[in-house]
Amino acid sequence: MVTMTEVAQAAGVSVSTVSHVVNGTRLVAPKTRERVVRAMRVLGYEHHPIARSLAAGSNRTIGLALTAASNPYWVELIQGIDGEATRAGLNLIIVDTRDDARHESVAIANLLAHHVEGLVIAPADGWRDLTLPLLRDRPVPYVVVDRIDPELRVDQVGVENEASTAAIVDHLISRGHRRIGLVAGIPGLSTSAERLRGYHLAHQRAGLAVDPALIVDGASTSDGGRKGTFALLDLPDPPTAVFAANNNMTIGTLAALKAAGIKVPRDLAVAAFDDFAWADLFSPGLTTVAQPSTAIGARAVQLLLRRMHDPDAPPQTVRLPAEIIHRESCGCPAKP
Amino acid sequence: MVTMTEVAQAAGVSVSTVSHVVNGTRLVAPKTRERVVRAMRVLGYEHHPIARSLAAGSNRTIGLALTAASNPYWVELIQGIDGEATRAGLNLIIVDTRDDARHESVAIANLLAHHVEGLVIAPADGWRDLTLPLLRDRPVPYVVVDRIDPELRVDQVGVENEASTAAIVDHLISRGHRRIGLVAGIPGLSTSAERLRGYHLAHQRAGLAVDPALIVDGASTSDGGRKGTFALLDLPDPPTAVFAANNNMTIGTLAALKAAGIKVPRDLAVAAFDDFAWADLFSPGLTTVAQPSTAIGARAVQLLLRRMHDPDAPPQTVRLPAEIIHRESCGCPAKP
DNA sequence: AGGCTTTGCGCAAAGGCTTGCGCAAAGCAC
DNA sequence: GTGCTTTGCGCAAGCCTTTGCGCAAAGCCT
Repeated sequence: MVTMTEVAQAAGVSVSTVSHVVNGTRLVAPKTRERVVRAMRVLGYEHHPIARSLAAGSNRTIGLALTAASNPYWVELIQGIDGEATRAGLNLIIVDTRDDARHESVAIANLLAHHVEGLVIAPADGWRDLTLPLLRDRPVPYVVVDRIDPELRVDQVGVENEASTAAIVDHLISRGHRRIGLVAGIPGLSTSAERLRGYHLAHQRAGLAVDPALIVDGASTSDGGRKGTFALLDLPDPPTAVFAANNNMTIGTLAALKAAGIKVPRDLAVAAFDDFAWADLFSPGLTTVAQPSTAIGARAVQLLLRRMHDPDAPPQTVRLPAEIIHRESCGCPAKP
Repeated sequence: MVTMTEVAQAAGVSVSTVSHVVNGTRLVAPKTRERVVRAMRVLGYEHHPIARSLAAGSNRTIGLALTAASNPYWVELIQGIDGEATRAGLNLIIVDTRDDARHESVAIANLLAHHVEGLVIAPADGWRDLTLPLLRDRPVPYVVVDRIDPELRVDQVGVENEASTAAIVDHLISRGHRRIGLVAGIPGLSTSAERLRGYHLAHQRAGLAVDPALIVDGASTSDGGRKGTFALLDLPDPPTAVFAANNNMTIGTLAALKAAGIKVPRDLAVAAFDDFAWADLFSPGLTTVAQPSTAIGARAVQLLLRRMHDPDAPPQTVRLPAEIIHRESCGCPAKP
């Protein structure tokens, strides 16, 4: 391995000069710099980030903690975060929380042990008791993505769950539906609560009462969605439309409808939160709420950078708008 | 921050003893150890992995280079890799190659600059010219996943593309199909070539000639799959069955069929490489080849560990079997 | 009791880089 | 030509651990 010392010797300067050339930390006379650069090239010098981290007390690394569950949403979020981090010259380390607060807290402890300079977290249910204390104890800045907690005074980025859910339920109501089933996510997640509020809001705006029987727990999973949907179908007075509150539950819902031999949208209208690559190919095409996942990730890093730079800035909660993609499952005619 | 030195002072021992207690590197008398442990707890000592890396000349980190394109296959692969790496006490850094050899080479240079101790790579088309030279120059061990190159004497892990493709084409032939379209992936990828060989192999075994017009380029993307499928439908003598050689192209193929108003499997049978979470819900259910993605990732790390431990071990190519999941799109009757 | 092996620890160098401080040379104004 | 300000660099301490070497104490043998 080629060290700065060797480069310095070859160039006939001191290591500090080499360091300053490498980092642009201070003025170096053009010809001196040239000699150093040449020596680096000739010797094949490569910077040693570990040593730099130790010496500079900084490692330009941020951590990302989320569930690695197979969900396209996370892929795009990671892309957004990675892209923005790279742009800022930050490295990214990803750990899997398995969407479990226990695992989450050890994963994050791990990240902290690696002295990351910032964190992006998609917290699991129960994180306030297990994970949050870890963070509160130290000066490491962090931002929360996806699961926004309005009671927390921290930087957060997510999607407009309530407004977009309300909008899509509005749409179903406007098409004449009066009994709209909701397959809701894990109660402990703020996203679930917000989407539920959106559901209520739309009813309220339309002057409709909400029948609690129409709200079933889908546990945020495909299987939960399937079971919840069956429960809806078994009601004495079943819904004429169903809204599945995330992509996994949507899969379960569709599976249940298929199994029950129900035709969409003839027998039942369907709409869902989270878009799919294949939403188009379904017959009928699925009407969905598409999140700007990549943008959410990018924004999270921007907030993190701001906080790393200015630890005392007021906490900021950013809500990005979702896009409603009208296809045919809601009962609308197909568009060319 | 609490350093070893402080712990050592508090415990009345030297830093070396603290280090040995922390790492279990040598015998420490029980009561001495006890004093040290207590001091660590009292002071809230935390290990400093960066300093350790520098001192030990090792950072227990491996790199993963693949495309972060939104493909569920990668998610599961990453899970497999991460799980196995964690088990081995290794950290994982992921970089995005964008499936482009140019980007790949800079991404990997980046990883190398971080002095990772091993690499897992899902190489992009053209990597032999751009990326491989980077690796050849240095002693860093690496293993290739997914895209196996038989001419390379390196550790590789992938799926049995040829055999499983042949098996599924066999199946289509056995159901009476004589003109089977193939929507093939990027020609530069070995997976594409192998799946193509499997297609040929099945024909050969059945004593059928392959009509080259039935093989279209789907560019491994959804859009390419759509175009390729349209090309097949436009043939004077169109196929009676289509095999799409990866998940993205399958989406394109299904979109094309939907647009053309073709009923599956009545008008055309369909089978595809890569399983989907939603393959079941399609009407008809999609018959697919499911890869053991997680297992592939885990195996890759195992090979890597072996090579890190024994750099001169003979290179090994591992092929994991795929599972064919029979649903109805191939024309088989639905199973309960 | 004297010599020899264990057992347990400390010392100090090493690892590669950053950076505050201070010195020298160059540039400038008068 | 003198004195002052820039500009350019080097010195060396410091970041926190790891680890080879060697010393001392304790235990064993005869």
